[in-house]
Amino acid sequence: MMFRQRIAGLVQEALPEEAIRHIDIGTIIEIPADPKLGDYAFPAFSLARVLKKAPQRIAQEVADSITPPPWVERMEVVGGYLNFFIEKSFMVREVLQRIQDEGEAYGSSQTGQGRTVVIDFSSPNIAKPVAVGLIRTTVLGHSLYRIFAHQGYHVERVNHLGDWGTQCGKWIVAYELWGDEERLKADPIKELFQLYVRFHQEAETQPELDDRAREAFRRLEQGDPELLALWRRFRELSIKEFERVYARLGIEFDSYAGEAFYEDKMPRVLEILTEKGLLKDSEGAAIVELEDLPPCLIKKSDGSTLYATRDLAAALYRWEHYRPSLVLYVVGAPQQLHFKQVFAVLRLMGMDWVDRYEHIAFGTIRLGDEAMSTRRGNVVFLEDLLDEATGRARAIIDERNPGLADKDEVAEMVGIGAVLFYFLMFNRMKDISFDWAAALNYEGDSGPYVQYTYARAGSVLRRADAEVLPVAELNTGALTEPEELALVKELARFGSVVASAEAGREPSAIARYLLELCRVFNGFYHAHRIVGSDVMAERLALLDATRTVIRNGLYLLGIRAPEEM
RNA sequence: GCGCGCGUAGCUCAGUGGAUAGAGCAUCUGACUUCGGAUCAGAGGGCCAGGGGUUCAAAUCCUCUCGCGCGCACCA
Repeated sequence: MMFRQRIAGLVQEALPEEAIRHIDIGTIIEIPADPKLGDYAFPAFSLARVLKKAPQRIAQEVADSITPPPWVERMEVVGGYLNFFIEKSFMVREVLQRIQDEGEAYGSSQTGQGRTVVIDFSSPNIAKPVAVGLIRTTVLGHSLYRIFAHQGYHVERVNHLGDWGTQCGKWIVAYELWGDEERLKADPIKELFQLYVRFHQEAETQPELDDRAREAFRRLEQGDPELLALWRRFRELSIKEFERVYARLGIEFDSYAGEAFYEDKMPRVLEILTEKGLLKDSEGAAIVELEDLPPCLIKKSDGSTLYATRDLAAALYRWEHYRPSLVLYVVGAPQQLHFKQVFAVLRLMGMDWVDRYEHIAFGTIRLGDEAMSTRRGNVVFLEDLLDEATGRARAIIDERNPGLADKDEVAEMVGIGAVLFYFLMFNRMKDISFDWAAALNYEGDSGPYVQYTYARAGSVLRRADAEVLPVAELNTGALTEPEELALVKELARFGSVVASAEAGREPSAIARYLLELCRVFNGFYHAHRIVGSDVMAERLALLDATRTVIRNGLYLLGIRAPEEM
């Protein structure tokens, strides 16, 4: 980012007014795929029409009118490109200096200064076991939290628990019919899960069970004390379970205000809707009609509320309580219509701030051919996956590094890291076929590959048994090998990667970057000796800077970086 | 039927307007008697689903078609 902007500045000054109006110089500067062509390039093609000149001529004229500053080694016009070669020792010094100075803040910007972003993520339904299907919203939301916080935002992490609604009626009915106090005491989560699955199995042949569930929820919503007590108990058991898994993943929340929290805030929503004349009766239910979208159902014909009603109340509350610049709902793609409807209703209500609300959708995790479904019992428990992952990491450690201290701790870091990385490395809209072999792959494109690179670099540092010197004391001009320069350029790019991850709400950009960075570092590592070389001090500084960037990148994904593994 | 999303190497995926389309896995061939082989170097493998269009330039934008997934009223 640092050089890109300076190059943009040079080009901008060299261009006539009319050209500048037509292009965004800041974004047009690119990095050539082949470093032999240059370090940065200005493509002049898009200006050919505006200036009515051939691109090569424009590039040449820009080149002629630029007096290259000392840090530009030379410029070259190739085709319609003006290619810039940065003076190498300057580039190395700038990048290493900046990483040394900024440390864990390297790669951040302050775009979020003074702004609040609310991120609604994870949001499991209570009385349901934590299945692998929950992991995507959980790790995406957590990574987005880290990214936005890194960019200076104040972030509120909200776990919008699914602790209200007809589903609550379902397990109340299931418990009344088949529940067993002893089993519930012995293993609450297992008992709740079995009740849940049994309800859905039996409801397929006895649809009247669904009616009973709706009736039970209606009574719960009206405050039936017995049902409320049962509800509270199930809720607490569930949260205890969730928190154990979150702790393993290193995730925390600022609020557990779930759907039940909005129970007493819905009448106001209904009032506003009525006041504005938006509420219509349809087959006994209350709806809001929308343009270009199916109507939004606000109240069931039995008078009880729905998902959308509670989301409207939540949206209102979040605006009034947090005054956010941005609200992100990290919820699966199947709910796109729901959010479109809720946002459209808010717009009709005159809530212009709804423009700040975004649904961050993501693809489905499928198991074999089917989408995972807790209802059908077709499910992999998240904890089983985490156990499998750490167990496997432990086995590899026992085999390759039996002398390691804290083996269990490191196995947890690596195993969890592998799982987190796997679920963050794909574009969020892609469906993921869950497959044990792929999720537990620790070679090639994987979290452990990145962690391994980090640990090995750390091991070199220990082996060298020398302090990493401040850049001012180094001869940065001594780093001239192509592998060294490629690594420096890769490190320089980190800030723009973080910025694009923020802009696209796409942590995978960071995961992809880390894989590339490690590949470039490993290429350097294998090509050149570090300890004992005559440029050892410079190479150690380069290695240390790489470690900083890997650590920062992993942090933004919510993954820990082990010193040894 | 309507809406949203996806379609790139055998498989899993990057690349979303620029220079010769890239990785990982799998397959094959190799690697320093000194820094960790969870690594690295190399090989083979592509009508970027298909047609039409816009542009100096298209995997990328528009349009149509095909295939797959998801959603479309009292679940969340």
